[in-house]
Amino acid sequence: MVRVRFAPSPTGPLHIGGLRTALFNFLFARKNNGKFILRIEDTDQLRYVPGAEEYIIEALRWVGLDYDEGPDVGGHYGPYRQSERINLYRKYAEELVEKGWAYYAFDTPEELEAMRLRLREAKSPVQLYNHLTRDGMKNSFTMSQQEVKARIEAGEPYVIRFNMPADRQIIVHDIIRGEVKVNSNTLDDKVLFKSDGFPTYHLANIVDDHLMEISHVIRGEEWLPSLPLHVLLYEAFGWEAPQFAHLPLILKPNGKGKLSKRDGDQMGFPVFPLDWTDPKTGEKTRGYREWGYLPEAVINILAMLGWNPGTDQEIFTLEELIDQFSLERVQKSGAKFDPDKARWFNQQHLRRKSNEELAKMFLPILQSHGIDVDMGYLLKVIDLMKDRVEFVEEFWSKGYFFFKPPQDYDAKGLKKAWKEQTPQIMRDLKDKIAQIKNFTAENIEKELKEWVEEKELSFSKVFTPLRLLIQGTTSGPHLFEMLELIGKDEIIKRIEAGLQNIEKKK
RNA sequence: GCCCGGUUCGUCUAGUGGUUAGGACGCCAGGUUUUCAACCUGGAGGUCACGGGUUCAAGUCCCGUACCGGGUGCCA
Repeated sequence: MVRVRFAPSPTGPLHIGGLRTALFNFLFARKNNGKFILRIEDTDQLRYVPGAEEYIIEALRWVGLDYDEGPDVGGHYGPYRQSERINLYRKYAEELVEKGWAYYAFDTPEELEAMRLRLREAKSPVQLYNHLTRDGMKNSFTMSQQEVKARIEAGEPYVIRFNMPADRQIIVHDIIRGEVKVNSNTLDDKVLFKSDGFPTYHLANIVDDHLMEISHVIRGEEWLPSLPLHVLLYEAFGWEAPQFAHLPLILKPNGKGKLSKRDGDQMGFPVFPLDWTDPKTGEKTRGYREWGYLPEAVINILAMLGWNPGTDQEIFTLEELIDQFSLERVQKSGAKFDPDKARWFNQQHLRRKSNEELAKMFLPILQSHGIDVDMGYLLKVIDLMKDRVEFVEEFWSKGYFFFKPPQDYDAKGLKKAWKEQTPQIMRDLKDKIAQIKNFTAENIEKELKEWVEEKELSFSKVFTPLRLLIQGTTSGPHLFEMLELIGKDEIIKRIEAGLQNIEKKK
């Protein structure tokens, strides 16, 4: 039985890198008829951010990554918040102490810092709390059992550290990267259990993965360095380890490093799935959803960052991804995020939506501008504009003139298309339009083109200024379809008003 | 510093010993259009990080170097 989990820490809004990790877990689970579990890893009281868990849940729901077990949906392996499992971990830490795989330590943060400083200044190649240095510290190795016991009973703060064996060649297997070899001498005696009574990630993670019968651990590459420790922990407990897969990181578009919040703000693309307001600073960050991205597009963008099907197909639905996904085809190297391609993905998914669906999404935007419109009319507008937008919002910014007269006339367009004789041509054209009886796109086109030819004018000399008067800019949807839709009376009104406005300006 | 990982057009990538190194985004040009977008056609863009091997043959296998990234916390 395949059981995978997404185990975020509620220390802030979910980052798209985290969302991709969730996606790959989800796809792997669904592909293999397994279970996808959400587990909240809130063992760090200091970094806990209120609202972060709700944010994570809402984000997963928005993109459609439904989990089978989790804090808000329950399941047989709960609870799914580590803070609610808190009394469970100490026992396991102590079990390791009994087995000799862990020990108590009483060093203060200052003492630890002093040790690191000392090693660094001595230019020691290995600067770790390990078998070489622990003899100089305050722990079970340097104190009698009685003293250890006495200190604990006296309520002195202590931690439980892993007893990292010396000089062991650890070979771990990663589904994506193959074999990774590490010598235990380069590893340290990690803290497993903190003095505040909480486990560290390493302990809680292994205990919970085991208790929840996780079969595959799919997580970000930042965890690869701690994989040997985790494998050793499974060995220490005598448990069978799950299989591991470490996903490549999502990197900044230009420059170097992991994608961060700043990048999005500076380069004009979101880094978070949803809007987020920092509860402490009040700082707001925009999300994909509010930016106008479709959840389908976000999924598609993330899926193609580090994975590919081995075919030329690039546009996928969630179902198609489930069908074709495999961990073996996940890339080893980090992928730079490409904002341009992200927009393209959104455009592609937008075009695959029906006019009705798009109308439904556009309606609230229209309402926010105080526009109340007939659905039949709306659907026609969408049909005309669909190939010209990348985001739903652009139905308004690029097509608001379908709903109200232009507010302004594009200066560049005027300069280029508005000539000496243009006002007269437009007046004549208005009269011509007024005479058209059968006001359909086809007929308008026929009659106006004939008229232009009779008058020995050029199309561009007539139609570009006309477009300017009707919509305020020189580029846009099919002119005659647009004229039909907006309607004869309104067209004539706009020509008259436009002539006045433009001449007034001059 | 030490440890781990990575390195194919600007970007995402195909490629598992023998191909003119393929596709997509972006960019440019032409076609179509009153215009823009969409669409169609074409183009530029890669000494497969570099240096050594192995081999009849290497982007593909091995070693080294460089660069990039990650880790190195009583954070996850």
